[in-house]
Amino acid sequence: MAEEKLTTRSEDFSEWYNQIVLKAEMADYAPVRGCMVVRPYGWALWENIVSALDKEFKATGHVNAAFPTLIPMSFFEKEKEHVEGFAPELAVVTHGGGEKLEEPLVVRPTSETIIGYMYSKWVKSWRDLPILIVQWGSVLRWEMRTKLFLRTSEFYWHEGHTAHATKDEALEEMYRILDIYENFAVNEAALPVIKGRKSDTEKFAGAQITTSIECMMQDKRALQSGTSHYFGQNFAKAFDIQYLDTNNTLQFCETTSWAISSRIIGAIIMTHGDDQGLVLPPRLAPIQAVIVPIYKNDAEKSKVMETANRIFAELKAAGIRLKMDDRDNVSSGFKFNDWEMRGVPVRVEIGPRDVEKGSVALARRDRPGKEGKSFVPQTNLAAAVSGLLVEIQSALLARATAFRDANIHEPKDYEELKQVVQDGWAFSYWCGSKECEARVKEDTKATTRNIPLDQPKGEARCIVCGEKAAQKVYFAKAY
RNA sequence: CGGGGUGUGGCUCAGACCGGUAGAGCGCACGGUUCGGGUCCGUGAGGUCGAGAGUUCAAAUCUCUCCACCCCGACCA
Repeated sequence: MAEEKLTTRSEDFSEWYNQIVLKAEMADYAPVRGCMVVRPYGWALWENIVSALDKEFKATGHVNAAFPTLIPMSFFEKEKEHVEGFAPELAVVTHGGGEKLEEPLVVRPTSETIIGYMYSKWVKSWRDLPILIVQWGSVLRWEMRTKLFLRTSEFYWHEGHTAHATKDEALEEMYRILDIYENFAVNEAALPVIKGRKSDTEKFAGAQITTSIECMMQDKRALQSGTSHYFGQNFAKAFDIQYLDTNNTLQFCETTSWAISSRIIGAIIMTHGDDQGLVLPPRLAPIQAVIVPIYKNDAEKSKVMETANRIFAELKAAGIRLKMDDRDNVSSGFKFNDWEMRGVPVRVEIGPRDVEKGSVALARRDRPGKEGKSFVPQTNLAAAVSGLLVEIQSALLARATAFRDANIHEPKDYEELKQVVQDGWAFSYWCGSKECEARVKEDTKATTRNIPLDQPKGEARCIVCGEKAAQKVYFAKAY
């Protein structure tokens, strides 16, 4: 149950976040270092995320499958960059059944290797391609500093792994998925995101191209909210994924992989939450509306509950995800705060006065307090609530977009860049060199987030070194 | 792995300098009261004081060793 006041965002953003996660009962600390327990309310949100994405993947020809959690250590050693990238964070199983294993097994930090191994068995002919498989599950990475949802040792995700005959098809797949991610983020989670390509230093271990969607949190730090990678033939060569083309010539496949993790829940919290607690986008909220009946004696209770139950049935029939809060051991004021902490988009208050007047009070979560409360007639309430849910969904996106845009700067020189990334993002021309990128990181702790796919025409000078630059990049401090 | 900190009912902590009957608030259970923005009262359950060793008639408290967790830095979805 939610307790007293929340630490405010301005007091301590990080503490505010921790408290929301715990008080809204999204997750809790597990007895294992760096691990979390996703509680039912948090998992219900995750399930809504899963089903929205799953629907899109299936609509684009993907199928789900499951691969083992344990991967032979030797598999990791087959792709040089991959093993170098992941070696420091592997958990390794050395014993089984009381005996030392002949070969240690790695608890998967990601599944490119074992899936690559299987693909090499399955792919023989151009007719076997493409393979478009998605695995939903969890992975384990031995993280040094963890934070609920944002970075835990074990986390939940899907990982898509595809194999194609040609480079063009693989690239097309990578971008198709990035579009799905963008659509999901914007339309379901109300997260304004920027699609772009990662710099060489920021890309995935073993990838030729890594793309991402990046989102600005309310503390103005960036959060990578989804990634899609093109591997070229790197993994195909490491795992011998080959097919015979129509000319009977042996060819290596082109592969991709992509993921959105439970981290996206952290993005939703840090983008939409306020000082009252969580604010959930209606399309993903496990509970879209809560009914709070108000009464002070049994006579009032029976009258109010009769109306409340009738309204509950109407809203339920309209397909609204709904909760009746009929607890009578807590006051209604407590309930208001409690549901605000949990981020329920719409609250329907029904008291004796409403029963008399044939009205209800509707409170919208994106505008807490009196401002967001209105009295509306009971007739056609389902339509009113549905309409309000749509309105809240778009209001959240609009607010987050305005906030982001207000905090993206285009500094005129390097001095100004160093300033703006302390409390915002910089969008600047960059020559593409590792040296300039490293210098920015050294001087400011900000890194390149991504090079947006939509680039302005023309070229200019690199903000750091002044050499010719053909592309603009976002610099920001990131999670 | 470096630097800092903390371990006492479910949670937040007091008690420790100066050794002597384990405490408070919140939460929880029960009864009543209240309910249009975090009600109030009463009763009650609940603790090997992180672990081990030592000093002492006596240790939550003093000494030593160990362990765990948190915060700050280097890696990451």
